[in-house]
Amino acid sequence: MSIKTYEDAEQQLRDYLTENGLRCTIERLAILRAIWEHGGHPSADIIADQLSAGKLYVSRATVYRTLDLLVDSELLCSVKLGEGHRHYEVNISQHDHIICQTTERVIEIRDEELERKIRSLCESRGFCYLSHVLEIKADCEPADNGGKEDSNSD
Amino acid sequence: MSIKTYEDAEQQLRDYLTENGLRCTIERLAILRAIWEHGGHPSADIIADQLSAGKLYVSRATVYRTLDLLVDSELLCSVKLGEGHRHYEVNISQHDHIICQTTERVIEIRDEELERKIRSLCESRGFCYLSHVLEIKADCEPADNGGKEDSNSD
DNA sequence: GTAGATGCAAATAGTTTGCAGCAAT
DNA sequence: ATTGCTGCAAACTATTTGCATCTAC
Repeated sequence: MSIKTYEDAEQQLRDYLTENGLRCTIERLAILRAIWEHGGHPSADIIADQLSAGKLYVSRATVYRTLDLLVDSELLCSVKLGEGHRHYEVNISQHDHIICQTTERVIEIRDEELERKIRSLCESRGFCYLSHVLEIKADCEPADNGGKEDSNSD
Repeated sequence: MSIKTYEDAEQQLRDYLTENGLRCTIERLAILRAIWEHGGHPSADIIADQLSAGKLYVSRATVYRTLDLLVDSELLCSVKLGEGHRHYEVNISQHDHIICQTTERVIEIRDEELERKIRSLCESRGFCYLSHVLEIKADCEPADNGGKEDSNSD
């Protein structure tokens, strides 16, 4: 379940496909690879463009169908960054996002204590925790931080 | 800035309109009221239907334009619940959501400690905190909780 | 060979926009 | 009277779907 490399991801996809009687097509592998190589939080549109720009044309319909499949197989999760359209990211482990409202830069954060707090809030209200999405809207501190650091352009 | 009653909200809207040379129309008031009375997290569509079902027909175009205006005036904020379309809620104060994946019921939570934790995570990374959106996906515990409680149907 | 996958194009859903007429100030 | 606001219809963007063709197994 812990995916570290692209090969792990591809194997997990192959397993999922086999278990479900689905086929391993070049389009599916190419889409998985494109997202993996993007590294950020691409949208369906960006993935389609990236593929077409490269070697393999894949229709938008297939991109969308494959993204759903990759989410179902838990290789990806969909994140809601801006309004209007979905973004996807590799489902390595739960993490959250800080989104700079000025530069639109997205940085990822991970914090055990926060995670525990969220789970406990959920469970104290009688729910069984599944997952969460946390987006923090912020600004690069104008005073002492010009806008670089752990950059992760989308 | 602290809105408690519909009257407060209406006054804030009137002030905002005046300050910006905009007009106070029955459509704008009706939309504000509809959202206030809904109490949950309605979508543009639900608001339009609610208004038409009632006394006043308001076109979707106007509903969307007014929702933007109400967000600009900080009377509402938009929340992303499901995929595909926006929802809006009265901007009383920061709070988060637990969304049951089985029943789609949404409950609101508010927790000071969580709030502090999120701010501090943000600031420790050199960002100036603005706001956040936290959605917890969960399930009503099947064992001891059939699916009622602090219900808040959308 | 067969069931599942793809591309295409059309359909849908949500939202935005141009414009002519309407109404708040 | 003026300028902003509304409804309508068309445009747009993101996503989904039906169907004929293609391909992995």
